[in-house]
Amino acid sequence: MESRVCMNGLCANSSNSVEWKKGWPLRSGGFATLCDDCGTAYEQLIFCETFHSEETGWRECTSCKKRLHCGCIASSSLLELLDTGGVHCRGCSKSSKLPSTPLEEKHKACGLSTDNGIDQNFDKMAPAQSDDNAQKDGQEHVPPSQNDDTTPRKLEEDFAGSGEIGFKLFSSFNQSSVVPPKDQDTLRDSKSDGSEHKSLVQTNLSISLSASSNLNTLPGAIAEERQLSASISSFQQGCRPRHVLPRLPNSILPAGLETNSSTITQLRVARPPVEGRVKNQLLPRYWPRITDQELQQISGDSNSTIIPLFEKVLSASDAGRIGRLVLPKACAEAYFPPISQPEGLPLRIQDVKGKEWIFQFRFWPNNNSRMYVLEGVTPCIQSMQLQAGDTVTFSRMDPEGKLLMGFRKASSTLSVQKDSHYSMNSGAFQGEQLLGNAENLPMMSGYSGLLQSLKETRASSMTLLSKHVYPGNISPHIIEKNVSQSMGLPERKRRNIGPKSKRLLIDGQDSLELRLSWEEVQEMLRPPPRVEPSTIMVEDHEFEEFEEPPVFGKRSIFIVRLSGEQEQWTQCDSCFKWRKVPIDFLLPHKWTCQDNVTDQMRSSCSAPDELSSRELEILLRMNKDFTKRRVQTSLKQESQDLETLTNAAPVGVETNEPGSSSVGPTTKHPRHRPGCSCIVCIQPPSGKGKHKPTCVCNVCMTVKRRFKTLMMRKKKRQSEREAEIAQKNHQFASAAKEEAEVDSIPLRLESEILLHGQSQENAEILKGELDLNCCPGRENHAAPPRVSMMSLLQEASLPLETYLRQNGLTSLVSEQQVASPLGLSAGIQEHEEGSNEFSEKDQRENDPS
DNA sequence: CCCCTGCATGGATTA
DNA sequence: AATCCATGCAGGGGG
Repeated sequence: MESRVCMNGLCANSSNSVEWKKGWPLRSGGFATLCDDCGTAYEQLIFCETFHSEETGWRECTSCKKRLHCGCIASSSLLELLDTGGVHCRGCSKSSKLPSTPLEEKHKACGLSTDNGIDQNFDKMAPAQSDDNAQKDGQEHVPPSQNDDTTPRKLEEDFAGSGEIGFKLFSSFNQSSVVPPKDQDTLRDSKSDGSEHKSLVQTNLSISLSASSNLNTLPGAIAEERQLSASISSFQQGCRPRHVLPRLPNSILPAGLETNSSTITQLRVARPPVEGRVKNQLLPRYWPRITDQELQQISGDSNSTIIPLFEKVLSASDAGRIGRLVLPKACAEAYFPPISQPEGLPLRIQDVKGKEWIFQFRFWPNNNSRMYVLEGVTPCIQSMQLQAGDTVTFSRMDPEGKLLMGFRKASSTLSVQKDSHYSMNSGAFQGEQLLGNAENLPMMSGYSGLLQSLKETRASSMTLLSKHVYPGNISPHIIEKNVSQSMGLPERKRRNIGPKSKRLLIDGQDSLELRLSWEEVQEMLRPPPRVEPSTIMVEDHEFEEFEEPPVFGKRSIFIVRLSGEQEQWTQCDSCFKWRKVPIDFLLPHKWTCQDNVTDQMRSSCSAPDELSSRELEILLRMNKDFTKRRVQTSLKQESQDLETLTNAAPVGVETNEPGSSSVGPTTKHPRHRPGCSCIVCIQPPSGKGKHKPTCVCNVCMTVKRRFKTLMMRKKKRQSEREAEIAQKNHQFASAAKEEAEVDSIPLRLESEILLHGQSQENAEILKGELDLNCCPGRENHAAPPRVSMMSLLQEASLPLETYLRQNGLTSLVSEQQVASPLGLSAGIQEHEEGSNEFSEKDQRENDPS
């Protein structure tokens, strides 16, 4: 029994001398052990040699001939750790023995150090040895049990590809571009040397491919380990190619991007996990998408190796107050220390600002499986100002083994072409600054934040031993492209925004913009070119069916002049002048003046603008304003729907009237829809049906109180909204007056400026939306007016004058027109006024009091 | 009553 | 069909 100082750094009494109950000398010189003081299991460097044959990266059990692969997480398992230490091969029922190897012998001894070597070390602290060694020793040895934990931790095999991946990594990178000659020499030397060198190279392979071997290895490790680390680091440098991510075939690149690296800046690339063993198991959605440039920047001049591990888009519950971040199982098992008890263990992770956090890494039993979570993340999430929809990224810095946590704001993912601006006090922003905005994509990347924090750390005291180099060229597998540049939606984006995102309860403006961006994207979809649709009939409606996915069209602005003439305006991608195009013209995603075949006068970029700058300014401002209103309206509508339903349930109000959202969430589960038959939704709501109206039980009282509170809130909001509307009226009147003084074009929006919509149908639908949404009095209706969608559409498609006249608002039209010959602002205002009036009128009709 | 913890559920996704 | 995982919720503890 050896006495050493606890070095896990997680122990409050880390300076105490603790007994290494199950000290397991590792090949690296480190030990896996359990701190007697804090009970924390931890390991130091663990490297695998045993199961890496030089050629294939795996070995066969000499007894059962089954492949034993280190560190793989596969479905089948043949190896299990014994509580007593050692390893048991299910295939041959042999057990390994405890190595009693002195440190000098460690290079020859073989702990069952695996890629996932901490598996044993963290959990079991069990000395282990391969079957191979057991075989050599000619004995089976099952050490006496010292561990109460009787749950065998499984190691899996059947992942022969892992090792192969390692070699593929080696062979597929562009050596000349990333490996200095010296390193290549080193590599050659190491390869050409004797077996010891080979084994070390092999070891190094396992290091670089290792996902978790170095986790939380803290500075202050014992001297032996440091020495070994250093020596290994030198090998890491020699084997730098092994760190290099595979360069994917150019065919994956979108057309036009293959070679033009000078014009494209860095694209955010989903990187398959460096660690081969998880590559085939980690879902692409978790692949880290750190850019080469970010990595290089993070690495900087140091010798530090940054290994992107995985990333995850935060769900509502991840970003919520509970403070639990659900970890993808595969990622947790691959990259975080193995845990055998649900309580897990504390994990140190450094955030983008350089601050170290300690999260509880644990799991819950779930459906015969496990659900891994990081607990206590709320402060960290808050400090990074993350919300649902944002992405957290996990990396590891080797050889320190330090876990790094970065982030990427959702807005940087989707609103890539927007004029986004970001919080100046954001660490990510600062990081972005440091990156020199090389991506040309507005980006809020925690990797960028990492850059800064790492630089700071570096400046302090960190010793960085090796440098991570990625190929200079882009190696996209899944490319997150600028939406407007893409002719097809990247698979990953589809996946994230699609069904998965239904669960995202996204709050906040950024996330809302994200959602609306998606809606906008939907509106920009065009039929695939050169593909003839087949027509199918579904319930007497004709649908065009395309065999190819839709493509993106260019954004345009629709306007309607006072004369009733509709116009479509779009911007040249080359000269950025605005051109008028036929109303029914389907714009390709890239459009220039040369494509303006319908207007020969302006089919060249040299042709002057048709609109004056002032007119353009007004047009765009109104356009922007309308977008903003639409966002807000949509948000209000959603919250109103939800609230209406929430309120209606306890008091038994039927909310499913025509005109109200037919797909609104239920009162039970906001994410469930009416008609949902889940066990929760089919239960009667508390207080409804079960209790009498006079019941004063806790449930009923709570419901009543909540109802009362909500009604009070509604009243308050209503009055605030009225005040706001009055203020807006004033502002718009002023603006209209001002614009009337300047030269103007006789444009008028019939009801609104239409964004993205390509057809009159869209216009009508949007009108319908506005009618539905801009109804401030609506929520006060005990029974909202019965309005069908068809009638709304009909209403919306009426000329504004007719519409207003029907609602007794003729004077408004004339006033606004007089005030604003331009008619743009008036158009929007008119509609909103109309909506308000409409609502108020309805309110009067429906609520005489 | 609020908050935390641990588990259960079921939609989404993958095999 | 199996698995993952986002989220709901019951139960317990503390203020």
